[in-house]
Amino acid sequence: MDITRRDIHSLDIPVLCKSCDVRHKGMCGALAPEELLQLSRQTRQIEQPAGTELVGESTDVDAYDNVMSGVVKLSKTLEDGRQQIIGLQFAPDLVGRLYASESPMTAEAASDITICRVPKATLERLVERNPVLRKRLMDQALRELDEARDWMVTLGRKTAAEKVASLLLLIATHLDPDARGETRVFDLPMSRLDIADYLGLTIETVSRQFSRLKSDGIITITANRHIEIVNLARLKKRCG
Amino acid sequence: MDITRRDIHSLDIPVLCKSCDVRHKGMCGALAPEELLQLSRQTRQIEQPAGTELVGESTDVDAYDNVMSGVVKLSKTLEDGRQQIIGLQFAPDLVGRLYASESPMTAEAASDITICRVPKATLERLVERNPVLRKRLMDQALRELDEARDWMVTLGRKTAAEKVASLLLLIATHLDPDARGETRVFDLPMSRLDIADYLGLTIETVSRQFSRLKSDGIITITANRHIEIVNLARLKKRCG
DNA sequence: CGACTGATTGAGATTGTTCAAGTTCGGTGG
DNA sequence: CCACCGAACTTGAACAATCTCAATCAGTCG
Repeated sequence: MDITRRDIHSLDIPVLCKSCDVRHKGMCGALAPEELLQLSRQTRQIEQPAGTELVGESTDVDAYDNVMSGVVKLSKTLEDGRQQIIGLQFAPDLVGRLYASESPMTAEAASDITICRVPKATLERLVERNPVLRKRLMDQALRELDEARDWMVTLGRKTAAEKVASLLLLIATHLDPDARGETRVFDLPMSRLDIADYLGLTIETVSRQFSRLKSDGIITITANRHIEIVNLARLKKRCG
Repeated sequence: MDITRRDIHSLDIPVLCKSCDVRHKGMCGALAPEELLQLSRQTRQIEQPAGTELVGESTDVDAYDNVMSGVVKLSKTLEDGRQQIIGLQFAPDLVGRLYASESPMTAEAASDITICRVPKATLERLVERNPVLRKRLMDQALRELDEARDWMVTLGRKTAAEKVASLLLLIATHLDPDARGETRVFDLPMSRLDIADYLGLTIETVSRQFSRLKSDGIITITANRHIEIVNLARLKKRCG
């Protein structure tokens, strides 16, 4: 939650000047010009390196973060340290459990990210007044619920091989907010440990499954993180 | 989705006359008297036996069901038949994915249930107009999301023993909508197969874990379904 | 060039599954 | 009231998937 030198630099970027797709599909697209202007005064666009914790589990929340680029991971930890990643958030999602004063989970930058931080009270006031924004947040909550439930099937019923294939497909379909379909070449936005924690597996099992996908000619891996999906159809078949 | 003779009988029960806790905490508690009266004309209270399918996966939805008593299970199935239960709904939850024309999952009575069926359009019109109801449904969605994410930790990171203990605790805390804390004696509202499908295990493993909890003196089981939690503290410790 | 971190690979231990009997429960009919 | 039946549940033994532990490899940073 510390502000680094990079953040101060990023404050120079005017919040209103960009009109990329991320803004339109996200929260900001739901706001009237005067609301946007007002919001821009209370808002800071911040760049954070991978690994930065945005909120801790059972910690007080006083702001929401709109993801502008990069991937945020949401996780929970058992007393003995076992960890489970319970969701990934891509641009233009809003990070933070609405209305909760205490965060039920940890939110952490999985990759380098750019976020737009909004004070909790500001956003909640805005939600009261703006029905379009309210509907958009309701839709995000329902979409996240759908995704969580889909992932429960993956966690509970799929084999290690199917889990890894499912994750690659998930990332391919979510990574680029402007892309229509799947991206076939991308950098994994997370470490092997993160992947294992997302899939309910160990690093070793994940690694073995990657090796198998590689030797079966379905993907290529270079520099650990760089993935090319060579045969998308076969990858989909392996998702169970 | 068929209406049985029992349902016709149940129509005699006036929808408005009961003022139990379920109504206050649920949807109906958010409605003004005239809204309630209007709703009662479009609404039917129905009893359904365990096993009745309320909506099928990828099926058109034209109504929402308010759970009045009993337990509804939500599930998804992989092509090859592997099934995962992705949520349980207790009174006074509303069953049905808001705004979706097609249900992303199957909803089925896990036990005998009483539901109150509301036409899709009627409810959605009501939500537009009534901010209290809207907030209540938003809260239900967020609560379900929290629960789904909690359960992801159970599915991904807990051992079979911890999973079974977690389920018993979940049921003990949710079964009686009027009770404050945990119920210590109850009938399981679902079969061993349902339990296995909820926990991502097989029936045999579930059965073995029940036997262990029994022989360790933490619970007693009579007639397969009737559970008494003898040592709640130890049960909680086994949840991981 | 080492030292370090993250990823891969291998071998053996463990957990949970599969398959195959039994057993109990609840209902039915004599 | 009891015998019988099918469905649901339990138990056991062998097997398979995944984990654990340990060694090795690759890339990065000082």
